[in-house]
Amino acid sequence: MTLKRYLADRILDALNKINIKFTEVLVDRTQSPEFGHYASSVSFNLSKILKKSPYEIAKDIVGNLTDPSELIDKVEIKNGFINFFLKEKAFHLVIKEIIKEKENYGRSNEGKGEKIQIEFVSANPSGPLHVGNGRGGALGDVLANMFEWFGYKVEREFYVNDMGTQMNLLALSVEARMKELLGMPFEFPEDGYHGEYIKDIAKLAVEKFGNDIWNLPQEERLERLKEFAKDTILEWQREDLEDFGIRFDCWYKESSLHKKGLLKEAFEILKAGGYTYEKDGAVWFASTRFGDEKDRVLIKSDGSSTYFLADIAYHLDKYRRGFSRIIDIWGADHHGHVPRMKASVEALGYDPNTLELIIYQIVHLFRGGSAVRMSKRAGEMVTLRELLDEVGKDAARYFFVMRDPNSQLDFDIDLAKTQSTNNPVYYVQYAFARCCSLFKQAEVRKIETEKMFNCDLSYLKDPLEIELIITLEDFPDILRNAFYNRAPHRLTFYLESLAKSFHSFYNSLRILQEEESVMYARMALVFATQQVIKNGLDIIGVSAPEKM
RNA sequence: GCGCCCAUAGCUCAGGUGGAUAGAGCAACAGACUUCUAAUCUGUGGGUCGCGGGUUCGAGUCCUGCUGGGCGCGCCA
Repeated sequence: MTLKRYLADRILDALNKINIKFTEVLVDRTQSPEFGHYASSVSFNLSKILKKSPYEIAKDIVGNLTDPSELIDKVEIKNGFINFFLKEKAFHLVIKEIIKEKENYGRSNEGKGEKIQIEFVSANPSGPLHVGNGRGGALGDVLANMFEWFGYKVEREFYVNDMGTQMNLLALSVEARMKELLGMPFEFPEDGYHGEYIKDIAKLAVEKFGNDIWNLPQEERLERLKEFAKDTILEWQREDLEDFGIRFDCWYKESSLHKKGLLKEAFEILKAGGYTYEKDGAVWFASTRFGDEKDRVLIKSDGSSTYFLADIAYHLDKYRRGFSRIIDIWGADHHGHVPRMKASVEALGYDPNTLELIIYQIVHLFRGGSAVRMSKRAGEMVTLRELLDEVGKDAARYFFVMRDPNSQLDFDIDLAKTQSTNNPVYYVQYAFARCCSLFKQAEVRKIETEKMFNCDLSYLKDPLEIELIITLEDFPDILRNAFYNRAPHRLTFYLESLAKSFHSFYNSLRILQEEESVMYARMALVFATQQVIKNGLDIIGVSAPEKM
């Protein structure tokens, strides 16, 4: 139980005593010490309902407060707010709690083992992953971690669009580059893939297939090249993601939907529901009936199915696999698909509220203060691989999640590479390393470290110590907030403020010192800090180095 | 034209369900290492929260109308 929860419960108790039914009691940290450690503004919320002044209500509440754990030092009413000043003992409980919970501090079982799926990245197998995929990847993986921290059973999935004209274009592009390599006359396909990587694949293909492939009919040759190119690219993507710290439980191929006949099945369900109709030789889904801006084609006039129908079938399959919640993470360029996707899920007979679409805005790379130009047409995308090679996994992940997904992200490559105070990743990691270093030093000095677990914490009374503890106490709340708002960036901001609080404490107070009672108490505080930083970095998927 | 996202310090951005005096980091300036990691810390300056209305005890936050920027608006995927 957090201190905030404890205080909120005290207020609820008091309200109960005076026969007021109200459940939304908030207790927050204060801006300034003059307002105490924590404060609540319930009296304002109740003021209108009870037709009494906030001050009177606050007085009633305070008059009926109980304090079974004896944590409250004094309560003041100021401008209608209820300000709590806690005893030092209350803060010591926080440290005890962290020491007890360790790597579980901040976790919760509220997901009750519910099975959910989160699908992200899902890049086309037509080229290497680019930095935009990196943002989606980091966001999805961190959200997945958070779901796990809240007691959900999470499956990470990557959807592979291994069909359609893009795959044919890929094959044609590779074939053209092979001819080029072999000195054969060639024509590069219009709208083909221009990236250098096509030449790499062509080279591999020449080595693998030899001359025999030119004896095959073109159709068959292209089919083989398509498979080869696709598998090669998928393997690249898998390796890139692995090095980015992401491992998918499932790589789900669009082609398998066709094999299982799921498109037909999904279509039949929509048809049976009366949501389809024919027009201009095509078959349409009446998605406007579910709020979409226009109806969408399911089956083209040439009889082939659209990508959208496959996507509907895919989501049908997701639900059939028994997930109680489905999350898709899409780039901003797909936001227009949200209403139709929701519409289709509803038409299939599922609750659209169980489908969550998370959209993240685009990424701009900056180097030397100016934007890095990227052109998809010329194949000049900066790849995730290049970024990883340059700044490393930790900085890449941290930078990708440090902004609100709704905001565009300026990724400063120079800053991400900097090993200094400027770089937030190093700032946080350095705080952790410092904690570790203290314990190593303690070992050298033959200090009996275990004593800190049962020491008298009442020696922690410096404002810097209290401030650090209050920040530690915030962790479970911040995490919950970041989780429910799908806003992992709040965690990075928290970690930076925690690191700041620790560095401050470290710089002005000596931890390993002659006065043993003080030393053990401070070591316990360092231990707790180290643990919380570790927990936070774990969720973001950034390493916590013991030495830097 | 329609839809979604964004607009807060010179720069990059935080500011759950409306709450007290709007906060960080960078950059600028001034300080702190005989000490457990100076990759650190302390201090100073810096704001019409894009603009106009509205809702109310209270608005950066909610509603509405603008302005500016990004992304979409296919029988492509």
